[in-house]
Amino acid sequence: MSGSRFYITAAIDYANGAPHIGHAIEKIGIDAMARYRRLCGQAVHFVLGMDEHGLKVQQSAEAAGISPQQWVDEIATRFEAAWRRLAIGFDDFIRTTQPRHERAVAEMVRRMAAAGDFYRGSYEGYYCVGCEAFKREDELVRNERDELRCPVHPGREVTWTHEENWFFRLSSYQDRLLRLFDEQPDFLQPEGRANEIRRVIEGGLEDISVSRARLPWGIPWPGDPEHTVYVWIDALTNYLAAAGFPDGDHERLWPADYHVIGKDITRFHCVYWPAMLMSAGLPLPRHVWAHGFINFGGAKLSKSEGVRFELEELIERHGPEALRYYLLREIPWNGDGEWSLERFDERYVSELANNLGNLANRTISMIERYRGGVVPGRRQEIKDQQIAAAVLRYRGVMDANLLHQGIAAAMELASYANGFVEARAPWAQAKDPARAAELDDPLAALARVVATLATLLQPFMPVKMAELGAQLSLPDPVPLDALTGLDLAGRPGARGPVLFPRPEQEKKPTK
RNA sequence: GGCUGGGUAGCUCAGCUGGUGAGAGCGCACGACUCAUAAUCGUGAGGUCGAGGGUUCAAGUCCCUCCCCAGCUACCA
Repeated sequence: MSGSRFYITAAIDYANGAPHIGHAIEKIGIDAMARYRRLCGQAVHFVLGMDEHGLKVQQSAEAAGISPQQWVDEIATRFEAAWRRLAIGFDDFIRTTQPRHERAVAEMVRRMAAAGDFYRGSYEGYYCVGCEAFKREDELVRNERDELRCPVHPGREVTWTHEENWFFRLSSYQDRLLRLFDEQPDFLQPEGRANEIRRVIEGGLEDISVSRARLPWGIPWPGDPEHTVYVWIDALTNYLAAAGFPDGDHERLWPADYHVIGKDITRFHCVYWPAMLMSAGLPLPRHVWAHGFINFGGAKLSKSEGVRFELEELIERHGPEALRYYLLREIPWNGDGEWSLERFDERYVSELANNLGNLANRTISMIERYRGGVVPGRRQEIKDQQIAAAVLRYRGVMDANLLHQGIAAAMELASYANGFVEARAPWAQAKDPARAAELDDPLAALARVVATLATLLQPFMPVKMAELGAQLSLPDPVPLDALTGLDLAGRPGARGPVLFPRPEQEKKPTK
């Protein structure tokens, strides 16, 4: 494992609005996965980006009175700024309007064509003349006269229209896809999702249309400039493009170790995408991880609610890292979870301020007070078993990408340490000259716990944990393997600003 | 309609192939302590485990029916 490459991707976000909490939790989770792998010594390459073609982008740009390119440039800037604000440590930011991506898409189309997997077919559907585009029925509304209309152009007629375009022989990949799920049961995780997709495949696959004739904001179809590449081949190919495809050195990164996506798009990543790659003769990603969603008041967080929770407001509430912590603590990474401001506040105070922050503070304070700000050496391996057990548990669940359980394992160690302080009562030992010498052991043990916590929680709160480590003169970050024999004796220990200050009492949830 | 996952203490949730008197964290109450961010530690608080029926010596834990909630139901990314 150690030293090996680890290519992990986020789903690229559609450039049609501002980044919100739903976008954020995905990037935060992937960042935690990436940082954990780095702590394990792997050479991580983490890519995220934007999906910038398509009708909606074109329309949004028109509505704003700017060109599509200007529009996506602005959106991309906002997303990237949000990710930096949240300390997302991505290595690359790919955009589907970049030349490197267009090149990759063109090559994908050429390869799939060479495989004989495209044919001219007829796509039909509702067509809005105003939009000059096909619409799904659920995108349309009915007017007073019960006529179907596009919400953007209620005055224009919507007609059932045929269009000749390119089709991909997805149906011919059914057997190969089933074999994929047979031979690689962990291709799609968590497990339950794989069963869902398997049933979809077993139910039979239809060919999909992969080009559009009248949608100008897209990548031209190689050899048929009347068409643009439709979303599937365009968007999904970003993972290859970011690896450098079609240049030879893309094999340095590809295949990806993990595509992390929302559970709603597993079909595209676990049916369309593998089939496309098979067609193009390329290796498949090793794993796809489908995370869940945020619920609010028992229901999926809708877009309007997502916007209601203005990302910047949430960040300012307790700081960016507290938001990272709360989201990954509360929402299981392998499922859905309930979100609320009240819980955010509760967890911030009880877990970050009281349990973790106070433990760090009291520990280093005692080192300052009783040992002149120098971590003492230990005479025996006090508490090493508990630390080792916590690290082991942590690694076990983190290897399985159960981020919420990783946090839980760390916080249990913090709780344990707080109990340990009470049990040893260092202040009593300090007052008793006969016992003062014994003080080294608990103080050294506590320092090791704090150092361990700074590492275990680093994937979740990289900046705060670096600050914490610095209070014990530790490098940032301490790799997991270095934790075992870590000797802190002689290191200066000095308190810094309170890591997670308690909010003022009057700060009530703005529900 | 079909499919999937749920309905367990005020809140968020654990409870694998059925079996010690039903759990954790938070919140709450009381007590202890003082190194610390009025933090921490201990104790307690008694929830018909959605409803009804069934299988079994024994069922949140299996079967049936019903009620309720959420999500999905393929060219929207």
